[in-house]
Amino acid sequence: MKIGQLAKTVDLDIQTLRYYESQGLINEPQRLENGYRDYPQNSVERLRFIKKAKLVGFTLKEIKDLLAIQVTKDEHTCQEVKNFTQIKLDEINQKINELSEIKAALQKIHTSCCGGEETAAHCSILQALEN
Amino acid sequence: MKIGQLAKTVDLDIQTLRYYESQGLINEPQRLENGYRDYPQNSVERLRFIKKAKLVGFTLKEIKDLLAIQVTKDEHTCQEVKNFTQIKLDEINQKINELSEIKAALQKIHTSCCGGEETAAHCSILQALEN
DNA sequence: TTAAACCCTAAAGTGTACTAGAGGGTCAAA
DNA sequence: TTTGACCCTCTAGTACACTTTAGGGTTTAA
Ligand SMILES: [Zn+2]
Ligand SMILES: [Zn+2]
Ligand SMILES: [Zn+2]
Ligand SMILES: [Zn+2]
Repeated sequence: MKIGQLAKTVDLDIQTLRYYESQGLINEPQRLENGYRDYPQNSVERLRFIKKAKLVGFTLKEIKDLLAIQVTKDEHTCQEVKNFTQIKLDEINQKINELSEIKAALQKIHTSCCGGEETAAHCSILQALEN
Repeated sequence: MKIGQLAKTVDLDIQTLRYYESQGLINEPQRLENGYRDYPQNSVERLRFIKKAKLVGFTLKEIKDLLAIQVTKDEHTCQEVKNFTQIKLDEINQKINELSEIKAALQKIHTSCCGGEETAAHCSILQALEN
């Protein structure tokens, strides 16, 4: 399968596929006589794995590690795999908490501003940021 | 006040201060005879404003705009100011929602994994990512 | 006097995940 | 035969907010 076909199948850019190859996320495919990449069928599954993992918040580097486990499942344990998702969950929770704090702080000063059309000389938002 | 003193006072890197200057977030300070930057006292407040605004989720560009309003308060309205924070609040809410969705998806596959020490050949996390 | 601590500029590097551009070769159909 | 669609490599650009490096000059205390 040539790169254009693969790109269409998995709905990714041709450049993205070459980029993933350069980052070691997919193996270098064999080449046709003219130098074109010739992907095996399982490239489709591998790329779908990558897309799913991205969707649930993994970075490309993390996905690379995850793929290393996936292709040698027998040499790894559920524990190892679950560690990945646990760490990711912790990170996501932390980000949500940080954003929630920011939101609360912003909400507070937002609510106290009158929003009127007079000059902002007395604006409570600016005052809050000044202190 | 020289840059090192200011950096210590507001707890920012010297380079960061010069970077903020290059981005127009703080005015170019006067120079001493030897060429060293000599900051006025109000730089401290200005930088604290910037730090607070960053904490509340504004980008440097947005802070620049906000500062433009702040120094010419009389020419702007509360409405304008409140618009800024409203937009920011919307963005933060959207980010939280996105993260919550990712969290839910990840949580789901995470919970279904046994986490045991046997081989990951049957791991439901990997299976979820494969399909 | 000399060493540490401080200051300067300008340019390049960092991380993330691509995206775009230059410049060129290959293939199928009209 | 020529047009258009496809493929190749290599390099650079994108956004953001710094951080680092190189190569200097200045001040202060021992
Ligand atoms: Zn008002
Ligand atoms: Zn107001
Ligand atoms: Zn298991
Ligand atoms: Zn498992």
